[in-house]
Amino acid sequence: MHLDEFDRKLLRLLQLDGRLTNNELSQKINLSASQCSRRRTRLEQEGFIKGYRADLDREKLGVGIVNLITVTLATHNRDNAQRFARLVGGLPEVLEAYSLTGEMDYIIKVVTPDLRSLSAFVSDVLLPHESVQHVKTAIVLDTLKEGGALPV
Amino acid sequence: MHLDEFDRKLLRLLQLDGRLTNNELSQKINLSASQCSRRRTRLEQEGFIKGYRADLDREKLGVGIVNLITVTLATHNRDNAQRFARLVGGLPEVLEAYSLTGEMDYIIKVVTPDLRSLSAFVSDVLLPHESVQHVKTAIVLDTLKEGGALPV
DNA sequence: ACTGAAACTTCTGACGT
DNA sequence: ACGTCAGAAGTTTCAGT
Repeated sequence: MHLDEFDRKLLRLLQLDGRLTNNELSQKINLSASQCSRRRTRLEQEGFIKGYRADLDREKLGVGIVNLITVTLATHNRDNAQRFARLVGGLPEVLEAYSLTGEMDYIIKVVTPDLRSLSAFVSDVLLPHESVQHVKTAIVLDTLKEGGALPV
Repeated sequence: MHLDEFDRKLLRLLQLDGRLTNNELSQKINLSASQCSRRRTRLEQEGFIKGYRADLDREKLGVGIVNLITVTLATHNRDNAQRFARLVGGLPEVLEAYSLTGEMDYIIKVVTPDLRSLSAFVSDVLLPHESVQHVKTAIVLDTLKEGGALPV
């Protein structure tokens, strides 16, 4: 349950490169490979490591347009919030979705191939949905930082 | 340079589990392991795969508070934008930072252990910085979706 | 708890199709 | 471009300290 300095180093290294081998890890933190293996397994089983993801290049994959869309729900009850949650859960262009304090708004991060398809997404998918009242879009001009590592 | 269906399947699978072995991949897409290895290497070298990251649990690591902070810069010239970019680049609690259309605002995603340290971050780090004019904070109440896979 | 070695699995380059 | 195969590398279990 508690993390010592070896565990934290493992987590730091694996955040930067999730495919490091136990051998490579063992050299970087001065611990045997077998211990790295055991600790890594423990960190995975106890849920500190939720998984491993390949980090892909948006532009190369043709979805270079990123948009942050603020969404106001039609009604602010639990049922409607669930409908909205199901909606964004099933939309592959939505990469992140958060509910916020304030006017009980939501903000979602959406990727599309171009501005035309972004516009189509907003007016054909988002706005017509029963749970949504209105949206405010903001296009990302520049990504200063992304995929920052959690401070461990 | 062009991706066929095998490449796309590899990318989809590796987004969901970045530690899949070539053997496991080969079974899932009906291709030999050596071909999976070759294609994976090519996808890495050509930049479709930027890297692999372990996905950690924020709450377990004691940084469960997530905040989206809208930042207005003091002046909207290039130098000031660079100062701000350097600032967020060096702050470990900032996981994402985007510049947006509209009033030339920025939005940053910040994680902290609790509300006290969030408040300290805003008033001791962000607001005093020369590049920043003012900020508007919004606490994340619920994460509906995060780390969504790019549509490939 | 850790190391080191042994048994097993995976990786990857050479070769043939 | 693909599969097969074999040597190299990595993983993980287990005995020993």
